[in-house]
Amino acid sequence: MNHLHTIGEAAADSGVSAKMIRHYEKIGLIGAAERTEAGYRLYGPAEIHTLRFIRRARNLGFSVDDIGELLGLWHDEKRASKDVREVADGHLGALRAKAAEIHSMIDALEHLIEGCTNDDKPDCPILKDLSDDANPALAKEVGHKFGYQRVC
Amino acid sequence: MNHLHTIGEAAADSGVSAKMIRHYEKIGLIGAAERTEAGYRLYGPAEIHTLRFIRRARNLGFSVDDIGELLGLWHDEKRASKDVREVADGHLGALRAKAAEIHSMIDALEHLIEGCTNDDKPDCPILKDLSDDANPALAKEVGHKFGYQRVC
DNA sequence: GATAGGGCTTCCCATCATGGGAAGGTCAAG
DNA sequence: CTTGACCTTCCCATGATGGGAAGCCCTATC
Repeated sequence: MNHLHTIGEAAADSGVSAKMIRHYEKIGLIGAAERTEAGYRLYGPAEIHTLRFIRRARNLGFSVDDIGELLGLWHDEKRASKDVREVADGHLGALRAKAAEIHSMIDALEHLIEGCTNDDKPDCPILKDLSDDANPALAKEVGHKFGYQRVC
Repeated sequence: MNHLHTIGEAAADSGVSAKMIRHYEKIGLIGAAERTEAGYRLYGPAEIHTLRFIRRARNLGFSVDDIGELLGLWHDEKRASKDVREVADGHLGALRAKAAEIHSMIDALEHLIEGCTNDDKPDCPILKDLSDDANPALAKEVGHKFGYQRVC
């Protein structure tokens, strides 16, 4: 009666892979699914709606931790919009920082590439600069710390 | 006579952590270091120069695989600069793709945040859009695939 | 009714670069 | 001779995701 779906159907309907659905359940991002007698997971419309929410948030680059917070706020009738805003702002700041980092790499790399003759001769400013201990352009701390895949 | 350094000194001199120096040796990015009778690794100027090369390339976001290629070319007197250029261009393309991806996330997120009143009321367009199955803006495939930490 | 196949289950492993920490050996200074 | 700083190796964690194996379940076909 109440259209329940297997994990494969839920995956197809939500855009979240079956593998990730199980993973999200294991880490507690979503609750344990109902099961058939044989142990198959079952998903109703509400669960699939949640999975879609998760996929969209992931598309925006939110970490699973952030998404946990967003889901909590989503289900909280008494939430304050500023709490949602705070999560979003935090992530936006991280995205901007990462963009800045990548652009500084792009700029430096473009600069290196510029002088390369791109032929059969061995002389190459790219290698020269990479091996130049006195080169200040590449000495700066680019701080490749944060991010992992949260941003991808 | 020939100023050999322990791994800690090599780390301080090159900016590559001792942990990562051992790791690079294990995966074959650099050769096995000379050892004292007690088993301590020893590094001379040439090795430290290589470590600095590696650190600079990592600062530009090159993957360890790419750096392996660059090191090979660096030590190859008969290299063609176009081979170096190819590695650099490939990485530059990846950086640009990632920048584009992040900017599309930033744009979408800024758009969501825009309408948020940022107060104590529960109404929030961020959650509304994330939960809206019909929202096309967040449905697009953002392809968060490539990258891992290579770019960070 | 038996069998083939596709989907489901759990469990382990890999990615990629990096660090934390434990258990134990070495060395120089006090 | 002890202390503390350094070195060694080995294992584990991160973060999101997927691959693959071994085995169970269900349905359709012969």
